[in-house]
Order: sequence, then C-alpha cells, then structure tokens
Amino acid sequence: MNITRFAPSPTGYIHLGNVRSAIYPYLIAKQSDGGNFILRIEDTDQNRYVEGATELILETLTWLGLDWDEGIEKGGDHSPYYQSERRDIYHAYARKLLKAGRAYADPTPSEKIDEYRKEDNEKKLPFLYRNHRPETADSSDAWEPGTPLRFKSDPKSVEWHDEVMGDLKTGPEVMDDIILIKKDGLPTYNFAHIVDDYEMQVTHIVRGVEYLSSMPNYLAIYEALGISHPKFVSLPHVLATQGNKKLSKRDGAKSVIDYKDEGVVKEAMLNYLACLGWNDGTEQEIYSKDELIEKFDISRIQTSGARFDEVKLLWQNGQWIRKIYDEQGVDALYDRTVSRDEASIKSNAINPTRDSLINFWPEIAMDYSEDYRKQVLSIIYDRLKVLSDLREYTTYFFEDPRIDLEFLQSNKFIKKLSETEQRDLLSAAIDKLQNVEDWTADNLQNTLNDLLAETGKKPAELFSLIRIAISYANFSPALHLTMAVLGKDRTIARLNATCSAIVNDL
RNA sequence: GGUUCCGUCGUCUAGUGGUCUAGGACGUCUGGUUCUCAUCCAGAAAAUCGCGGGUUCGACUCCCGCCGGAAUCACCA
Repeated sequence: MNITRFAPSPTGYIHLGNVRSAIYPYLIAKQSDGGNFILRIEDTDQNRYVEGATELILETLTWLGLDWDEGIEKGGDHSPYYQSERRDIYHAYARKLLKAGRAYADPTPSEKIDEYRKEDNEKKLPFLYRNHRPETADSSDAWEPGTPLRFKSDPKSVEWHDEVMGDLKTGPEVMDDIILIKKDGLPTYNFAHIVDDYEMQVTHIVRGVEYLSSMPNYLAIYEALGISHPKFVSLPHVLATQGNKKLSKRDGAKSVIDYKDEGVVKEAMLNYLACLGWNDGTEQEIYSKDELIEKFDISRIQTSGARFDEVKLLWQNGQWIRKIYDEQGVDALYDRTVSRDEASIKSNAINPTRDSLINFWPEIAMDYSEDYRKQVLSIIYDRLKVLSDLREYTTYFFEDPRIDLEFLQSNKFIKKLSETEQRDLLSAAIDKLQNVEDWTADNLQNTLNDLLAETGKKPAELFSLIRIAISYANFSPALHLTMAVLGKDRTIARLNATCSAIVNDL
C-alpha cells in the first residue's frame, strides 16, 4: 500500500513546477489498493507565511481533482496536518536525539556563526558548522526551547537508492550539524519532514532534485532516530521557457490558477504536466486521470530537466476541449464555460478570497438563454484553444457588429468584386434567404449552393462577402451554421444593413 | 570553490550492443477538406545521438577522460 504526501509551504501561489510534485505522489498513492494521499502544510517558517496561500493550494488541488484522503480541512488519523500545530511531536523526537547524544543545544549567536562562515570562505574551505562545534555540545544534554537545537553529525560516506536517479553516494564532507529546532521552537523542514513522514507512515517521498544534496544529512537523522526511511523519488526540475533555469516565481512563473482562469481545462493541465518528464514508452499523447493512474510508473520518470512549453499545453487543451464535447456532449462542455466553481468554493470556505463564479462568455451573452449559448458553443468549440477565447470569438452572436466597409472591402476575396457587384450579390442573397421557410443548417446550405450556381461566383468571393456582412469578424464557423444559429431575422437584418451601407457609399 | 545531478531533432521524448540510413508528438513549412479561422487528413524540412578516446566483428546504447548546463552549500523549504 502506498502512502504519499504533498507538503507545500504556504508561501504563495503554486506554479507548474510545484504541482508536478503533487500529481506524481497522487498517482502513486492511487495505484495501490487503499493508498493514501496526504496533504500537509509545512508552515514552520512564520516569516515567509503569505496570507491566502493555503487557500490557493486547496483551490489548485481541488481543481485538478487531486483529492487528498487525509490532511487539512479533511482530518485523518495523523492530525494535525499543519506543522505549526505539531510542535510537541517534534520536541519529543528531538529529546530522543538529545538523550542519545545526537543533538545539542547551541546558544551561539548568529553573528558569531556568520563570522565562522566568513573565515572559512576566506580560507577557501567549505563552511561546515561541525568544525566550530561548541564545547558544551559534548558535555551537556540540557536544552531549553528558545535555544536552537543542532544535530550532532558523525561524518561518513553514505550510499542510498533513489527511485528515479538510481544508486547514489557521497563522501563525508557534506554531513553537518544542521539545525533541528529553531530559536522560535519550531523545527526546520529538514527535521520536521522526517518526523512527519515517519509518523504518517509515508512510503514514498516525492520531491524535487534540489533536496538531493541534503540527503546524507537526512539519512544520518533517520539512523540516529533508529527509524526506517521511505523510498525516495527525486523529480527533475521543470525548466522555464527561456534560459536554462528551473521554473521559479522569481522569474515570473505563472500560477496554475492563472491557467484555470484563462480556461485551460483540468484534464489538459494534468495530462500535460504528468507527461512532462514521464512517458509510458508508447506513442500515446492523451491520457485521462484514470489512465494516468493505471499507467504511471516511477521507473520511467525522466532524469533530466524538462522545459515547460506553453504552446504544447495549449494544443493539449484544444484536444481536451474537443474530446469533452465529442464524448460528453455540449452540456458537459458548456458547464466548463460558466458555472459555480467547486475549487474556489472549497478555498473560500476558509477564506473568501475569490469569486467562485467562472464565466468565459462575453458579458452580453448572459442576456441570452442558456440554450442559445449552447448552440453557439456547439459550432465554435473546435476553434477554442482556451475557453476564454469565447469572449473574443462569439460577440457577434450576441450583439450586432459595427458596420465597417473598409474592413469588408479589404478582404482579399471581396476586394475582387466591385461595389456594385457587392450590392447585387447581397440583395440576391437577401431575396433568396427571405424565402427560406424552414431555417435549418441543411436548408441554408442548399440555398447558398443555389445562390452560388445562379451567380456563378466563386465560393470564396460570395461566402466571404456574406460571412463578413453578418459577423465583421476575422473568422467564423461555417457560414450556414453561423446563419442557422443567428436566426432568420437577424441574418437578414444584418445583410440589409450592410447592403444599404454599400448603396450609400456608391 | 566543495558536493551532487544531468547532456538524442527548436521543444517534450522513444531507444537497455546489431531490427536506428535514429521512431513519435508539439511547433514550422507545403498540399487537400465548396469561404475565413480552427479542426481533420496527407507530406516535407529538422538530431554528425555534447566532445575525445577505449572495449567490441559491431555503440546512441558499456568503460574512461574532457566539455557544457543545472542544483545545493540558511535558525527557507
């Protein structure tokens, strides 16, 4: 049975690089019967705490459907799940180390430590605190919270296995007397996560490769505590689009929530991220969450960093938008475009920070019926890269476009027609369409075909003229579909309007 | 500087000694689908497998060296 955890610190939003270390442990947990995915908040650094960050974490996980079995807002057997509330547990473990002679209180002021560091740097020596260990470290096991507590290291070479990186080893020179408990009585990450993962019976620690260099120290603590360690799964970095650096907030990495707000669907985000640095060896590109759970395999995680490519994410999103429409129908896709958002409702339960109504339609669209919006959606959905494209692509379905003859006549096909021809073609179209009794897409297609035959014009010329006269948009769905959705009255009114504008211009 | 990791088309990747004149996807380009945009379909260009040695009948695949990139060296995680 796999027990994994996602353990973010509430220091801001979650970016693409961060979520991957939530997705993989989620998949690992779900692959086993009775697996547990735990959400723990690592809030031991009060200086870095950011208001609203926890809510953003909840919203992100909820949106992606990475439901946790235990953790904050949910409870479980290993409560509490905020590290700041687990102080007594860490202190108990710290006392064990103290008693075993593997920890010591260190009253050395930080200014003094800075001096040591400076000295060593000047001598071109790597700074190791154990070389400056105070004498009291060996003589006394007294410790009062309020004084930092350090690990008493016993330098030696270590070897260990990482599920992704393979067999690793380092020399004794990296082990040091790291801080276990800070002056404020709260543990450092280095100590807290070891205690918590053990207490919560975590089987796999999934985290970024940046922790690799601390592994010897962690291993030493596990050993001193006399406890076994979980499997280690080190994830390579997600690299920023530009440069060679890992994705980071400092360099402007976008929040996952930003993508949600722009209308990236959760399936695409999950799919793209899961496959950034992992593949199952086949040529499959599109995976549902269930398929990922079924096929994910730790041993196939990449060892090198992967660059984030927004263009490919957007391609995936287009694929998923079409897939949702094709497999679940227009209603399902429509629900993604305007609805109460479960993810932000959940986050708002702690702190109402965000509007929980998501709506990707132009404002004016809300004056129309849901049924009408669905009709629009069903003819335009296959052009969407993100759901918010609706705002730009559909306005002419809801309000009459401004007549702009310059725009009309600059079209490369319409340009070939004289204004007189344009007028004649439009009035012929109006006459013909007026007689259409049953305003259906099929009938309209037939009518347009007849018109084409009668006028002898090229489709490109005739259709472009009509299309732009009713939409004044750079592009639109197929003409007969657009007209069918728009309705007879509106279509003819718009054609008339353009026609008279041309007459006035003559 | 110490330590550690990484290195196949622009990008994500397949590849575990011969089936690799290196496969797929995104992107790019060309053509097709009675109009635009998009989709879809077909096709093209695109990787001297970081470099140099070695082992081998044979190396992208194993070994060594080098180079390049990254991460980390906090009372941050």
